[in-house]
Parts: sequence; structure tokens; C-alpha cells
Amino acid sequence: MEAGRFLFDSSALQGNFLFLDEGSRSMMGMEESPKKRRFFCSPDELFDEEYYDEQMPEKKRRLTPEQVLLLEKSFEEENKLEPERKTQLAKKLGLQPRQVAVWFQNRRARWKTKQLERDYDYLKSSYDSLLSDYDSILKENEKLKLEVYSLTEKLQGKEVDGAPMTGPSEPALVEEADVQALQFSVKVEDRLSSRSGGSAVIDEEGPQLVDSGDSYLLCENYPGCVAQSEDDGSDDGQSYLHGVFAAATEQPHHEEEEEPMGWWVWS
DNA sequence: TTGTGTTTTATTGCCTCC
DNA sequence: GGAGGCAATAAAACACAA
Repeated sequence: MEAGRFLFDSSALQGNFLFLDEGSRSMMGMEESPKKRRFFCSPDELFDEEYYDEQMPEKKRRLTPEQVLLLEKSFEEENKLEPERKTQLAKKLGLQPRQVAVWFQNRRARWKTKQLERDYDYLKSSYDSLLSDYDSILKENEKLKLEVYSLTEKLQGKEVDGAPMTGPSEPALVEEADVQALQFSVKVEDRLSSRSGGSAVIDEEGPQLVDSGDSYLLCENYPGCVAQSEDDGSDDGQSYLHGVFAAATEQPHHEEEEEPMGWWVWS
């Protein structure tokens, strides 16, 4: 949100009149008798339902920075609006309660969108981190394989020079070393996948969401995430992120910068 | 100035809960 | 059935590059 973009409609506050056009009249159920009104008038005046029903603005008007500020503050406190709070806010702001409700609705939608973006970024960086972990382990594995191979070679040389071989034949020795290396590799992969909460994390195709049914992943185990108390079946108390990547990366989630606590908070 | 992309305000329709 | 929530969408307001 760019605060500088808001225009303070002082003319409206000072009593300029706006006219209804055909579109907004029909849209608002006011097909007849267009009436003039000031867009922003005194809170009491605007709060008067009858007055508001009769006199609708010509066009959409942006809220003033002051109004937005107060709404934002209120949203930070609680992102849902009980009727009483809606009424109070509307009165305070000189808006219709419906406008306050709509603002909260849209604000929640914006918050959700941003949250999804944040969750995507977090999942992506977790995935990248896991991938790089995996790559380095793979390299380490290769290195160890080579080491085993060269040690086996040395051992073989010693046995040929000295006493006759009593152990497994040469190919068998090498094979065994390979098997051991393979087992180690498998163990490492197992560890990786269990650290990441199971399957579907490492995939050569690229980042992908873990299947969680509706793709909105639960908050528990998410680093720094404290689920808020109730879950009413909406998105409350939920993050879209699961703890899937949490243990794997152990990187603290970025702080909530500008967004309100919303449905859960980072601690 | 104008075309275009983004943001904000508002409506509609559907769904869920009480 | 009404109230309130959400997703999808329209349209106005705005920013900005050409």
C-alpha cells in the first residue's frame, strides 16, 4: 500500500456536491430521482441510514489517509469485525457500516494474497536449501565411495605382495565396497526425506507444494508460528504453510513487516 | 496526452453457521 | 431463513512509461 497515493478529498469534506450517474444509481438500487450529496459529510450525518440510502455518491471515492489509517489499526487489532465494532468504526470514520465491512473484507483478501506469496517464498527457499544439502551429501557420498575404492585397492596390493588371499576375490571385494557405499547413500537419502517430513519434497522438476488436500498447510511446527486460539472453519488459526520444511532448513521465518498479526503470529 | 498495468472500492453469488 | 464470510469480478482511481 502506497500511502502517497491517497488523495485527501478535502473538497468533498468541505461540501462540494457530487451527482449520481445512471450506472451507480442502478447499481445501488436507486433508479429514480438522482439526488445530490456531499460524499464525505459529518459522521452523524453519514451514519444516518436513511440519509445514506437516499444519497449515494456519484462514483467510488477512495478513503482518506486518516480513514485508512484508523481502519488499518483496527484491522491489526482484530481482522474480523463484530457488529458493534463495525458500528463504532463507521461512526468514527463517517462511513456507512457497510463500507467498513467491505473494507475489512477486501483487506482480509489482500492479507491472504500476501500470505500466500510469503508462504511460497518460504517454501521455495526451503526447497532450494534442501536441494543444496542434498547435492553436497551426494558429492560427499561420491568422495567416500572413491576413498573406499582406493583403500580396497591398497589392501589388495598388500595381500598380493604378502600372504595369499584368504578373503573374498578381488571383484567380490570391490562389489562389497560398492554395496556399502550404496547402502550409505540410501541411508542418507532416507534421512533427508524423513527430515523433510516425508515424500514429495525432493523432486528433480523443481519446487512443488506438498499435498495437503486443500494446499493450505497447517501452522503447527512452523518455525516461529504460533497458531491463534480458535478455528472456526475459515482460515483462522491457519497458515498456508506446514512445518514440512521447517526442520530441514532451520532458518527463522522472516518477520512480519507490515502486515497485521492476522490469523497467527510469528513469535 | 494516452495507453496500460495496478490498486482500491464495491457488487454478486454461493456457502456455512446459528 | 438471515447474517456474515469468501471468491470472483467490475469499475473507478491512480501511477507511470512512452
